[in-house]
Amino acid sequence: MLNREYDQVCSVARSLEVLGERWTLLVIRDVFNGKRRFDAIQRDLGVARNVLAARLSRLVAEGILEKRRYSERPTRYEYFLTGKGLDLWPVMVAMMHWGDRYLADAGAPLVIHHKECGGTVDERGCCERCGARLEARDAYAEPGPGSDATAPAVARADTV
Amino acid sequence: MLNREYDQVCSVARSLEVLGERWTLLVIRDVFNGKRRFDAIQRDLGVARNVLAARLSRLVAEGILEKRRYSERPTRYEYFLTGKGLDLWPVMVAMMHWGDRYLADAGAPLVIHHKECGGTVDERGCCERCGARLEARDAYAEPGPGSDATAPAVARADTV
DNA sequence: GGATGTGAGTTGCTTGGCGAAACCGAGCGT
DNA sequence: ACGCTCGGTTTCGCCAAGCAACTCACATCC
Repeated sequence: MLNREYDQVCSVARSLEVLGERWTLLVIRDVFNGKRRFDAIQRDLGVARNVLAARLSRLVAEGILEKRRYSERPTRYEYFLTGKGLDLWPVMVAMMHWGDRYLADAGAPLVIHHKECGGTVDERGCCERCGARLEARDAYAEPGPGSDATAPAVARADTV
Repeated sequence: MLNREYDQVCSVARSLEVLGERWTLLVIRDVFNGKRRFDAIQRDLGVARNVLAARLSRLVAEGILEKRRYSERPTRYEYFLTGKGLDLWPVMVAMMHWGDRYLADAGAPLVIHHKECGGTVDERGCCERCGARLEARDAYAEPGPGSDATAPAVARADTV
């Protein structure tokens, strides 16, 4: 039989069963950044449409994303993060900072700020100005020094 | 042409170019847990040997792992985390905690402790007893309530 | 009213990454 | 001399992912 799952008694392995497929974490990142619609995500990532459809429905089935209708006729949907999805924020922040540090020669493409005081957020998800321990809802992202000048600004609407 | 890279101006995407292939993060987790040799990792993960060889050499090329000879004749190697690799600790901790919370019905398979005070480590990599902000070197792992009873204990030697 | 556009997918063909298992070579134990 | 271990490489076949085209339901432009 083929060994498709990791099949390990380990929370990293179990997380990767859900999050580890190609594109999955980037889809979640896009939703964190306010991209909620199929076409917006597809254009942003350049992922094949069938693969995006598969990832989205898997994430909905896993309770990480939630589909909400925003238009009755024609029927159109948006994807939102659930509580389970929002709790991936520390994972995203940690990966982002690692990439900023080791792979972003031109500086961080995106900088995360604390909504309340405007301070930047460190790799542990804490505010560097006021020291508060933040959650996804307490923060917003802005283009940083390493951002692509031609890139559209990050959608700023709340992730929830 | 095939779209093999994510090709995005984003630190999460760039990190995933390096870390996002199947097995890569689990190889790193194993090295964090003191498994440093080809056969030990291969047995633990059940990954195909050719794939493991490819992942290890990629990680060495990226400067995340470092190959050290531990036997002259026959020539044998061990893999260690570099500073760049050790800095992935917050990522591993965050993923582990998310998996513990949402995917570990029987409790956490592994619990991370602060070496100095023995307190447990939270999802931000901070000590829950003394509040210290920890690095990979300050912590060790132990089997938790959800561990497989038959599992061998985690190798305790330092990761560096 | 015909052409064009958009949102949200599905279908079908193709390709290359991954899995399985065999093989290899240097040295070690007996 | 024979097998065993460690650290891989080789070979081969399958399936997940890529690409492009198609669908369906509406909306808008001319």
